[in-house]
Amino acid sequence: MTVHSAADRTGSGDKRERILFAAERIFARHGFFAAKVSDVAKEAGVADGTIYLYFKSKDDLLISLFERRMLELTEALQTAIAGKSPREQLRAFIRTYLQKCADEAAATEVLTIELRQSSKFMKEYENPAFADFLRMLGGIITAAQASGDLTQAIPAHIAARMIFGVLDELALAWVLAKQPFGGGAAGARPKKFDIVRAADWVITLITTGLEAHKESK
Amino acid sequence: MTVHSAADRTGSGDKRERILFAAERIFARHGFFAAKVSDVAKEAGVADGTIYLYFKSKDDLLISLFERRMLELTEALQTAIAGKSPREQLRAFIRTYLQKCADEAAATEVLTIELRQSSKFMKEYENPAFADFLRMLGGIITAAQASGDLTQAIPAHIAARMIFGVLDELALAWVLAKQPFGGGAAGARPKKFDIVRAADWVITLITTGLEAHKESK
Amino acid sequence: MTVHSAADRTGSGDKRERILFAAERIFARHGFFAAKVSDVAKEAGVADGTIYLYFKSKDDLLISLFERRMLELTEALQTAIAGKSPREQLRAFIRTYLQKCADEAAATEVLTIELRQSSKFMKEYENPAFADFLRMLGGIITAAQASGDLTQAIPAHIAARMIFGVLDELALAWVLAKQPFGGGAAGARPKKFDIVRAADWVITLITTGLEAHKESK
Amino acid sequence: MTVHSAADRTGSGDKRERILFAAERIFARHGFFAAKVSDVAKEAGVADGTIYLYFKSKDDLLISLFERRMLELTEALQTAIAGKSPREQLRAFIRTYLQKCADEAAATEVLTIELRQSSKFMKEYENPAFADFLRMLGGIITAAQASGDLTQAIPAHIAARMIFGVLDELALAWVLAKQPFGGGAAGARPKKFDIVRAADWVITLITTGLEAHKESK
DNA sequence: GATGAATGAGGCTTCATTCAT
DNA sequence: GATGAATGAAGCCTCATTCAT
Repeated sequence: MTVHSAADRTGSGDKRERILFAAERIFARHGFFAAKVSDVAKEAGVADGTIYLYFKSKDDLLISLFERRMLELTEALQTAIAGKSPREQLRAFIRTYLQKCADEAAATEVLTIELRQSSKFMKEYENPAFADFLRMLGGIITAAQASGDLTQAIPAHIAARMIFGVLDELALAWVLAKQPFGGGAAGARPKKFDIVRAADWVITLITTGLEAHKESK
Repeated sequence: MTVHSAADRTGSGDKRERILFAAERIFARHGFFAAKVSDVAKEAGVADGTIYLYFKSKDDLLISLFERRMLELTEALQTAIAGKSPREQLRAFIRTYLQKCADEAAATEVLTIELRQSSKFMKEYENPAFADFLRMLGGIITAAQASGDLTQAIPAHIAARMIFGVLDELALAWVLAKQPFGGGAAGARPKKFDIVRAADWVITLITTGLEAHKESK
Repeated sequence: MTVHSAADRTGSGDKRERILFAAERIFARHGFFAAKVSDVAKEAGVADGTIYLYFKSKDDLLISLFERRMLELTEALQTAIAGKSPREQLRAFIRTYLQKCADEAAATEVLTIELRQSSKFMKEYENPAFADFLRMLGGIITAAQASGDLTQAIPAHIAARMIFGVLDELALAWVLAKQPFGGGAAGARPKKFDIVRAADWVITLITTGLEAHKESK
Repeated sequence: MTVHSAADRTGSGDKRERILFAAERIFARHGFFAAKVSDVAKEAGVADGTIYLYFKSKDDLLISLFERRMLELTEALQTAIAGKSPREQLRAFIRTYLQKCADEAAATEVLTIELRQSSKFMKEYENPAFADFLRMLGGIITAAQASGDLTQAIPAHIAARMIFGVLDELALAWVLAKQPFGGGAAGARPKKFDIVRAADWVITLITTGLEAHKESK
């Protein structure tokens, strides 16, 4: 029977989810190309062939992972910005984004590192979920520019890209947490900085820039 | 080891360079993992085995490429900022970085996309050249903070990361140039924006932020 | 064992038949090795596992198909030759054989093409139904030789083989109907010739040979 | 260097030939589908990957084998019929064909059994070598019909098919040599009949048919 | 009996690397 | 140094078969 009660759905969806998150952990651990499908299967506790009941190919696994996480992220961001002024939306966007990164380290690692793979994923693959994400951020900026809160000196879609760059890079640095930051001796691996607190720094940069404002307020 | 004395540079150094730039083009075209060593050999006009006279492995080829380009970049940046005030150094840094990206599209593509590959390159590989790069940027910011030009609200090494994020993301967007930005019709692929002109936008963001300054000017 | 009593034939015998003929169509369409058991199941309108309630294996499906069709053929041939003289039996045999081929294209395709697969089917599998078939033809020839109608210059079992070769090859040519025969332009695919009419040609070949008989008639 | 002296050519061609004939033996032994590429490699004394330096795929190996043998056969036939009358050409054709089968048992097994595989080889693959073969035989018959030696009651291309059917079936029977012919007890495996001697039987069938000629000569 | 999700063994093929010339 | 034919390890994926429901 292919009829599933609500109870079954967790059972079946469960396996797909289990594979997806197993893949996320394995891809984060070894990198997409070095990861073996059979490792994902082992991590998920299923047979190798089972993966192909739920995903077309190893590539499809990565893309599905990406879309699944982007959807989750987009929903969280939508919720976070609902009913706010453009200014507040921008702050909420930044805070929520970094909070999600902090909550899901493996996902962050896969999204920030693996998905830059050019072939198949950034070039061939159209990546509509990411386009939506950028459009959402661009929309906030456009609204803020229209309301006079943000300068129009920078095109909204470029500004969106720049903000994403800041967030993405911080997420990457946080996830790897082994680059010698200025603070420590060369080669030392500083403790991970508090990425949620970093949200305030991003907001500062985005809104008032780095220039010292001796005279202001 | 792939260390070569100055003497090598005359005859075989030439071949080494040829292989390196052939690899850059091939990696940019197909992506590092999809690229075949034999394709690099064909592009360079040498036999497959010859590559292994100059490089330990395919990985070594990518790392060498990275180090070669980072060295070039660092030198260009050093030259650009020499003898300037911290404020001006920051501007010069941004302009020079984006100018180099514009000059060398294949190199930019490899550096921004391929080098995020976690395994071997961001995790296992220590990446001293990139650390130097960040340290250089961090040093400029620290100096600017010390001179009172920049706010101390953000740790210098974090600020360096954020600025790098902006630059890196713009370089990536420019290199791919196929994401539908908000400005055009859905699905349209806007012409590449002028990345050199984008330097001014980055400088605006970095120095005064996005906030509208109604009273200024 | 796939032996079923008469009782089975009412309900499940139906399903067995449905699977068998679905297999015939699928094997004819894709070839035995390329055909998937699940495709046979889909064509038959049953679940994959159901096939294994009626057949031991995919191989068993092909063998059952073969035996089923050979039995049918043998019965038709027996009926056709009953009560005739050896001479007439030979003609009836040839006509009936080709008529059956024309009636059941998918069966013909499977029998002529797939069953030559050596492993399992012509080597390992004893193939008693085919042996019976040849024995029947050989018996007709032996009788005709004994009655003085046919020459004894050729051993009966060899003659039987040769006649089968003629019939089998015509059936194959008819089923494929895409070999460029001498008659048409090179590369042209002639329409299927009338295989039933071909029976007369076979009878001519078998009885009087190809040699021109200037004095006869 | 890719320059090969005449001596080298045997060295290089040698390996291709070695693989080809190893494949022939392995395919004859296990059947094409059951045969593993690695078994062919082992039989040829090369590494698995080496096969792919000379052949595109496992399928290509079978097709190459087929074309190689058909070319050889066609050349032998051309030589055998050169300068003869149509009547004699037909006899020479039959004798040469069966002689070649006797000389190369493995080749005969692969050609008669494996090549009937529908998918890829009789349906998708155009099979020009076989078409040439049939055209050659058809040409002989047409000439013999024109000279009045053979009856025109049967279209030449159909007659060619029928003769090929006789030859092919005898070759198959000889190669398998396990079908219980009428002569022995059921299940017994008679010694292989002399296939070269069978040529006379074929000639008898083809020219004068099976009918007893009491009054003739 | 019927189902079809799950299994997992196994093979074709690729490609980084080697080494005899 | 340069070559490129040869190597062979390794992985993605398929699909016949099983078995819990």
